[in-house]
Amino acid sequence: MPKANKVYSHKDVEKEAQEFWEKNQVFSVTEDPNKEKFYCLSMFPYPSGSAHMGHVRNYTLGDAISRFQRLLGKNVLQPMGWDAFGLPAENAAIKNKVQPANWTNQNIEKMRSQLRKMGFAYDWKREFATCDPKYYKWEQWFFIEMLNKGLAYQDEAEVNWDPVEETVLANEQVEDGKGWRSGAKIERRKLKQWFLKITDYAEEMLEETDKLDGWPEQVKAMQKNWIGKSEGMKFIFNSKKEGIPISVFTTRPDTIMGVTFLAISGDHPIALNLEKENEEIKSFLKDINSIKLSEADLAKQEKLGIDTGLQATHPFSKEDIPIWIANFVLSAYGSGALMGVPAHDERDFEFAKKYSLQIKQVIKGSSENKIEDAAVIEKNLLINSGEFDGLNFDEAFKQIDKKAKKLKCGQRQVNYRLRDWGVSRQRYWGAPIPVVKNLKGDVEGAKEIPVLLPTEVEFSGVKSPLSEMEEFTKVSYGDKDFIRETDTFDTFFESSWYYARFASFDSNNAMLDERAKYWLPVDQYVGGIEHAVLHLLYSRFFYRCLRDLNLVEGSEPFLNLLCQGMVLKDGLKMSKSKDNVVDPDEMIEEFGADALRLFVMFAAPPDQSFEWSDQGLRGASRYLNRLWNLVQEHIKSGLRIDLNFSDSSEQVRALRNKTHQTLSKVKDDFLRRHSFNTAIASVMELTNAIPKDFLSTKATDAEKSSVKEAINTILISLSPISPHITHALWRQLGNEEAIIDVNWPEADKNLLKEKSVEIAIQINGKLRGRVTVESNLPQKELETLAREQENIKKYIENKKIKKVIYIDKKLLNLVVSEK
RNA sequence: GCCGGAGUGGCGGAAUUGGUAGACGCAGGGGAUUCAAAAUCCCCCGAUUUUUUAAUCAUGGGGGUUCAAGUCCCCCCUCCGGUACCA
Repeated sequence: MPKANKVYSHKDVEKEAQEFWEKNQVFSVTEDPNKEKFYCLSMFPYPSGSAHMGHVRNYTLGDAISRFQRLLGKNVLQPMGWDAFGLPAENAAIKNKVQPANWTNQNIEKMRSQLRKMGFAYDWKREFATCDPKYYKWEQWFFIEMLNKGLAYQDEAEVNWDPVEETVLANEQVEDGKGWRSGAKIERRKLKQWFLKITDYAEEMLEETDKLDGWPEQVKAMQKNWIGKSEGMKFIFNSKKEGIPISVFTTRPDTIMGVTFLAISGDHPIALNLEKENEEIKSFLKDINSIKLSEADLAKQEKLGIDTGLQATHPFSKEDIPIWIANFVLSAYGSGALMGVPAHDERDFEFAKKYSLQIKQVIKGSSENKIEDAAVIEKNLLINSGEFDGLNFDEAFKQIDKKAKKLKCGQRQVNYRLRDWGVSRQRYWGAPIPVVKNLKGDVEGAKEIPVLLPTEVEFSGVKSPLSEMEEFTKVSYGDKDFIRETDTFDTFFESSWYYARFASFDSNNAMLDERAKYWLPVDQYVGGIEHAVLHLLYSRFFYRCLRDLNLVEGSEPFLNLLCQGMVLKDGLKMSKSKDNVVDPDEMIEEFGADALRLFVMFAAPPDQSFEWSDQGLRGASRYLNRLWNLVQEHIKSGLRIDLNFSDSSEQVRALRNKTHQTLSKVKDDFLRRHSFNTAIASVMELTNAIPKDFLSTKATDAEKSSVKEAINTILISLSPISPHITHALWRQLGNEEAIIDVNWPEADKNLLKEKSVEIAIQINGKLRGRVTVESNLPQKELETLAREQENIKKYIENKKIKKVIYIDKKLLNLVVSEK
């Protein structure tokens, strides 16, 4: 007979459970063709110092899903690693005079111990950090493969240049156009950088986005919008003086006859030519070209332009069209030039108003408004367009395309917003780009990998330490001398394939091996919504490249995606600067990992942001204590080993109803809805539903059995969320098998139905009464019962019942009117 | 600006397919236990009117569809995420 433990000590319970899992290597998995696999992955953390509540939430979600899948009998892989390259290590290095490598490794030690205390079911043997040469060697190999296939190329790209520190700054290191440390005015510079041809996969990824059934709709929408496919036409306008053709893309070819100006970007060849001879333009370009702006800043800034004085010829009308330089024209999108149609585009309208440019209406408006007051955006029939008058959008598109082709001044074109991925970073703490160039400047892939990143460096934040190190930059193959590339990879490079490496974590001979084909794709990916576009899109791109190298099967890396919301305190994101950080360690110390896990899962649905509350955590802890005491009382009442319901009462039947309803709801909430908060609420309801006298030694066998059935359900349901206490209590109940190894008990369908139900009675849709009836009572009899109710009578007296609406087992609505 | 979310009691949230708004928990009030407190247990708990019964109002704001709207449609406000070198 197991002994009852009077007091719940979370420290003892959690230590013992963790030792049990460790000793039995419960979470260490290998490929097993006889079992259904389930690969559950939470986004690995950047080792910034210590784990925060965002991590606790993310990893508890992943762990709960993993453990639930295990209950369903699957071969579950849940790994963990470290996204170890990145900017904060460099910042810390400058501030604290430590090596980025050492700082990173110390953080990893700290965070690993924190995650271990949380009791997450990780297969720790697979752990790796991306700053380990054994890892980045393979992405260097992968890059060279891409280079050989023509998927990597060099081009000029802009950076933020800090002239004082002589370094490139990240966008977040630029504050109001100034360097965050030096305070120097940041300059825009162009550097030759490496790009990956993600645009080659744009169409494929776009098409397959819709097939991602396990992804949230909003993330799919964001991905599609980011790729931004638009169908339209390219037109070529010839500039009169320069003779340089200006190519523009438009999604509204039907407005071609309404073009009253052309706008080119500040770095368009025509603009750069004019800069040399025109002081006014030179000074304008200096203003708009001096700093690199984010898309958001660009969109918010005042629209400015300058007339170049040049004209272009309209390809159809042969009229002269003025050419302007404008600060809102993106050089990176389309061709760096656009056709201005003020009558039918809001931005062009605003620009034309400001600079008093002509507004020419060519699309029929639907309102009375004058074209001088507002642009007509909607599609409609063409006017003032000569031979195209009276055509609708589709017809006009066809005819205009036909004519443009004939005149060789344009054609149909598909354009994507998505740009190729620039992977070069002028930073020290990243994976070296494995490229060398000879003395003539020709570029080729490094012959030996890994190209090791030196870990003992002079690091002050001024200049790139790598380019100062001759032992790094100078390399010779045979008798030929080369210079090494000193840029490193964007850290998204590492995170775009780490999920695959977990399968082949110890492979020394290849990037990935056959094991990757067993484990991939990831069945459930869990992480922050902030990664909805970039990280996930880059990962989808890399997965396709891996597929094309025959390293993985299928096209999508993540079958199901769960994006969790943020953890807030006092309505704000937790951060050191706001001094509202809650340290998980302190919470574990005081309340235990189980209570913390229970609270973060209970406080809000996973995809919403949730508000931290010390009181709420206390409440979770109080519930676990109550559960502990409940089990102790049940044990004292005398355990029934075999369930025996032969002399069941109404009360027993009611508890069993609740138990089986809970089983059914918890499974649905875990699997389909990912609604852990309501799963926990229903388990609490079941706990509350156990009658006090069923815990007495005098209770009948059936009563004790029903309590046992309820407690088993509570413990199994809760075991993915609070695994330690449920492990301990399961043991105390005398079970041989550990709770981690049990199979999920399916609900008994016959016990889901209740004998009686409460029906709402409405008059004209307003609630006027309730009746409790046998659940199989026919509608007619229910109606009779309802009409007899005092409160209902007064609403139907002298009235005509027009309509009766009955929703099975829920509601009866009588629609009445005056006679 | 653009793309994507969110807004429900004092608070976190529930209401799954248009069908009883407020499950579950926190805070609060009352009681039991205690010399006392903590802990624990029991009861109450959206607002207004009402002795009870009941009625009216109420899901960011304004309109609409419907027998019935937190849920669907249109317009607006506020906050949050992303916006290509933070991860």
